[in-house]
Amino acid sequence: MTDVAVVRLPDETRKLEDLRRQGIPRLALVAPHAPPFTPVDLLEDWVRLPAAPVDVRARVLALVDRAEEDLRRRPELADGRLLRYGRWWVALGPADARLITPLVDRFGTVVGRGELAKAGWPEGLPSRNSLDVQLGRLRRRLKGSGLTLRTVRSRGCVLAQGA
Amino acid sequence: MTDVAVVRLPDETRKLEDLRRQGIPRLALVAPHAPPFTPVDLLEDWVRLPAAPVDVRARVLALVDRAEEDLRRRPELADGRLLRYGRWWVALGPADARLITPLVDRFGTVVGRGELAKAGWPEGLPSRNSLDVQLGRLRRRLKGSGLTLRTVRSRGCVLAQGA
DNA sequence: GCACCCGGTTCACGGCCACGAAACAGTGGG
DNA sequence: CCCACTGTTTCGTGGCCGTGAACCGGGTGC
Repeated sequence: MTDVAVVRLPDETRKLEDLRRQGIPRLALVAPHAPPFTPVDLLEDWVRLPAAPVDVRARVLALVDRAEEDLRRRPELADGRLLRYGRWWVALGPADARLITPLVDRFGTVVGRGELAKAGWPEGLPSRNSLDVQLGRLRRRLKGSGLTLRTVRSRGCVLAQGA
Repeated sequence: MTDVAVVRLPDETRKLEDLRRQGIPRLALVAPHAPPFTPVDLLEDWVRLPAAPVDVRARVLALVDRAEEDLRRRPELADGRLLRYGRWWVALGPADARLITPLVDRFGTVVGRGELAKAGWPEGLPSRNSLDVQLGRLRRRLKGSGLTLRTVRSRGCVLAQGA
């Protein structure tokens, strides 16, 4: 699970800088008379003390959401067979794995059918629409992952974030 | 200059919804015993009342920064077919893609009908109103993108940011 | 004031073709 | 032996785009 660090300002300024460097999401609890805070990125928020625990909690949860969203920036293919995306993953068969490699490499951009065919069947396509069929199976496997394999008509496919 | 709207919750819930729909940056001032708030997007923040004016001001300024960052965003045509705008995107058909090219190149300024026709159909317009029809379809595709295709009567069209 | 036109918008229809889904069969590994 | 994986075929469908026609508001001439 994603963690959010909580620091007190201005006492723990040094600790805050460390957290920023490490890209860890952080919530600053700002002392009553200290100057207001200016977040430097989207993984940072602040609240003025004294603050109700429920408010602190709400901000922490919001940060967790943003951080998890951030994790879903790119999918990753591990061991050539395990497709990960955030917390979600599937094991792929050999064909699916070969097929998805260029799609992961060029996440969010169009990969032509020719290139897909080459990646999936280096020896040449066995049949006219085996590529389409395999793409369909791949699509089915991505169900519920938060990834979509969309087709760009007469161009190819894009692997992208989305339902 | 960018404006940030300030709403009081839970009293002005309706107003908040309007602002969300319009994409206007907004700060919620949450009443002392109301439940904490959950921002729905990055143009939204909140503070618990009572809050020092200086704290409210700091949050407003932070929102202004984010909004201006947002305004600097331009649409982009990737792979000749993928229209991106921020994290939103669509795949366009060949005609739409050709048609939108000059509009993206000259984002925010008027592009004449002649030029649009040339871009969309280099060989000449197939029919009297095919340009208009295609523009209509393009408009439909931009729904929900944060982009608008406005017509400037007897001048041409502008692709601009806006609902 | 009225008719008319012009520029623009929207609709419905139809053809084309790239893709997509289902169903079935063969194959190889555990 | 069973199951996951993959090849093959067939058929359906949905996107894309051209076309004609209706519609609409604003401007212009009479």
